[in-house]
Amino acid sequence: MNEIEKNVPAVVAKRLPRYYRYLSELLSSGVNRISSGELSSLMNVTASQIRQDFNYFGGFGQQGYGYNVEYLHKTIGEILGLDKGNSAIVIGVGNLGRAIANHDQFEKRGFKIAALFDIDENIVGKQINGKNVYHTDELEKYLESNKTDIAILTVPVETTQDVADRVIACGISGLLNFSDTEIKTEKGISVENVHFSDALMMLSYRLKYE
Amino acid sequence: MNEIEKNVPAVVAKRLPRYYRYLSELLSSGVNRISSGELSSLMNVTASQIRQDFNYFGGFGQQGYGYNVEYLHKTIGEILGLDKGNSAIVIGVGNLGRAIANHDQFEKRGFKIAALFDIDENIVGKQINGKNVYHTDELEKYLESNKTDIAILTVPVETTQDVADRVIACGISGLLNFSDTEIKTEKGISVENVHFSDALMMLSYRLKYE
DNA sequence: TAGATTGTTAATCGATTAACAATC
DNA sequence: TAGATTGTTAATCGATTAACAATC
Repeated sequence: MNEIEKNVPAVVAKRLPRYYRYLSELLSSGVNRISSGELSSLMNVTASQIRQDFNYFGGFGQQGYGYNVEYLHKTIGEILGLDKGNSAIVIGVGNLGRAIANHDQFEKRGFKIAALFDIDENIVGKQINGKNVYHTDELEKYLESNKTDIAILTVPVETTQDVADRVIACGISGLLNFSDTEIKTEKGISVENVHFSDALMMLSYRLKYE
Repeated sequence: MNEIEKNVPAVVAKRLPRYYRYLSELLSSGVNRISSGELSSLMNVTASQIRQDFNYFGGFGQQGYGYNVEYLHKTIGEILGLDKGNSAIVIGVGNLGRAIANHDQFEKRGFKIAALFDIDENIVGKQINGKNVYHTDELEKYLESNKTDIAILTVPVETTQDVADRVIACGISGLLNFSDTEIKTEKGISVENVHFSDALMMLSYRLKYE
């Protein structure tokens, strides 16, 4: 691990995907140079924070000029590990799993969804967006012979912990969890949660007080 | 607006859904009393933070006893506005919109998904999970006669801003956005974003450095 | 060179943690 | 009453903002 990057505060790291998103948009609108001041009014954060954030990684800019959008975009992508070509599987092919399998945004960010798993015999053996659907019983066998970085879990709440334990036992250390529950793990396993109903609850709260 | 609640820091408010989720689980496992210390080891936060957080709302506990789970759960639910029975519509009935329409977790949290909208003539007029699918052209007409608190947007990136503008023009002030972009709004409009690919990028980052 | 804008230090602000008196 | 645990103040820690010298 890079000496510099390991000291990045979590709060800074969490802002990186948003920077990356804005830089992608700038890039496709043909902007090739931006100052922290311009980016700041675009993103509604302070220019000071932007410069401070970027400096955790050594600074990407040039005095008097600003930042080169293409370089900045590429570099933040690398910091996020998007150039590694992470491979993923989706477990649980309900509507949500299907939506993810069809979500081409993921491939645009360098993730490859290599296979899908479900217990429903009606879809096992079929293909979705060109990806094979295997029976969840085959998980261990599949992972043994296919290097996989990330398991995306879109299974029912009740089976989430069990499925998580199984893929972790096979050596997977990154989980993207869509169930409305939290997964208990040992240290060294990274879990990111996407809790739909948390977002809805926050919205309800903000509607009340804003 | 309550004098106390309006000064709650955003960082505290953002923790409320998680508390609510844990309290729901405790409630259904029949636990009816819990101390900040117990909750702290369960949730992996400090007991001090828990007590501090709860105190922004006046304090719900009793010295020497702890907190009554049912009361705490109910009260945080009220603070979040879950007792208001927020009504919602879903715009965009792709796989993701379908997943949301079938996601009964939402109703459990007091949200009522009242109608769905899409432009695909093949599904307009049908029902999904008992909810009518209308043509998106009918949005304004529907909103005129049906009080709606929240619009859930699961439309393609390109049309997101346009659809948002339309529902805001009809008086909706709460948006739950699933598109991989950000919506520009005037003050007074609450937007919560669920960015799948941000979560995936963070996971990639954490895999790299943890 | 003059102007612009970064990189970086210092000042401020806010959030978290520690500690303990109040009280059930 | 004694023990437990909250509510709350004070101390610490960390994050954000301001400011400006360095430099392209």
